[in-house]
Amino acid sequence: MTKKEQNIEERILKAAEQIFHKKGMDGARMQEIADEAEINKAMLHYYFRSKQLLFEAVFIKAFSMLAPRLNKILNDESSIEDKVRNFSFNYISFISEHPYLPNFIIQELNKNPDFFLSLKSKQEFPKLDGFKKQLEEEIDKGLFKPIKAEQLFINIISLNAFPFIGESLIKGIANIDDDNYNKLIEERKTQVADFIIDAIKIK
Amino acid sequence: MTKKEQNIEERILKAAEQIFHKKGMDGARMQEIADEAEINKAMLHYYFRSKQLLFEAVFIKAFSMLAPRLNKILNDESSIEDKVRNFSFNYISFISEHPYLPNFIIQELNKNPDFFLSLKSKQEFPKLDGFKKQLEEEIDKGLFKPIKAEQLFINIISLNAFPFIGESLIKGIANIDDDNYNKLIEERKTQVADFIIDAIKIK
DNA sequence: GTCTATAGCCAGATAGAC
DNA sequence: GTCTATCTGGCTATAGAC
Repeated sequence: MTKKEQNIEERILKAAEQIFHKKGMDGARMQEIADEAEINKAMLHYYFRSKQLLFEAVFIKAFSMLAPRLNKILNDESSIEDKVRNFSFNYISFISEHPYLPNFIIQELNKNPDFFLSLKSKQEFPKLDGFKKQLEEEIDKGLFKPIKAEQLFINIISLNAFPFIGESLIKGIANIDDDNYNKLIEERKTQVADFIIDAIKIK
Repeated sequence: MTKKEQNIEERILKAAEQIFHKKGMDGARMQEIADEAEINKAMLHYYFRSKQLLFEAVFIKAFSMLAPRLNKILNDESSIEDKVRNFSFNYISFISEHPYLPNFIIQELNKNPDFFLSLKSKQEFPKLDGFKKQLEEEIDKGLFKPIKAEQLFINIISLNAFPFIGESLIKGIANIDDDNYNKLIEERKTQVADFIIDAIKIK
């Protein structure tokens, strides 16, 4: 399906995603989004009224692509070990297809924490409570070394998300080209979970 | 020493750091920097010619606050285990005092990877070569499970830097207030290294 | 609904008085 | 060196023709 055949609203949203994800609210230009969608600037305002509203549409869509994913795994019936393995594999696989997403969300959240709070009520929002309780139980059973759920959660997110956010930095310091970076990411789909499990499991 | 007593150039640089670190190149306003430095806008241009040049001064200073730190630890005479412990402790301690630094550097690097390359020649630039060789030796001695130096490096940086970059996100999901977040960060000064060592060490 | 032309604003940069 | 006033360009947004 070519651009011309999609309906305009969809084309705009797709173009806006591409530009906003890469450049953020401040860096994005309405003209650039219009060019990408192959329409003229006036149409953007006709369909979405303002840059702010277009941005919010993009942001909420981005957030709702990640939050339920995280929530589902945090609260399913599997063991902690499986949760770690499933989440890492799924997250890295998914983000490989949308590498700008984590950075986009984090940047805009940092700039506007209030907006974040308003999401908590509306969206399906990830909760740590179940995960925390389950981890404490499995630690009591002697499966894992003692670690706070918050710290483990931070570690999981860090190891999975940072490689996409700090790509330029890592590539520069470790002297890695695009191809090899992609290979490292591919390996991480399983190695991140191995690393975490090795760190906390009692053998 | 009050602002009035410092020389102007220093006052500008300090103010520019504060604004650029928080808001980045795109989000920062020259007027805001002038206000922060308690001078007028024309003076910024008198001392630094343009926003771009002022920004570059701030960026290079920021980068040179982190790079030598990393380089020093990567290439000193200590064991891998000590390197991990020293780096994590030093890095988290230092960044706690400058929490906007990692995000600032990463954002601007991602936006302008070419500029990054030009830094490689000029600045004292961190190299992974020595670390890689040393790690392979210690793995051969049976001290650690096999892991690529690049992957271990990514893990170390991720666990140390991400908590500062994704602060809003983590606070939101894990339901943590400022005070408790700072406590978690304090704990991480030693716990991050424990976590890494437990993950790779052969007992 | 779509497009062109332009209003209106804001931010970086400079001229010129002191 | 310092300051006020102003220029200039770029960007969001809209008016109005079709």
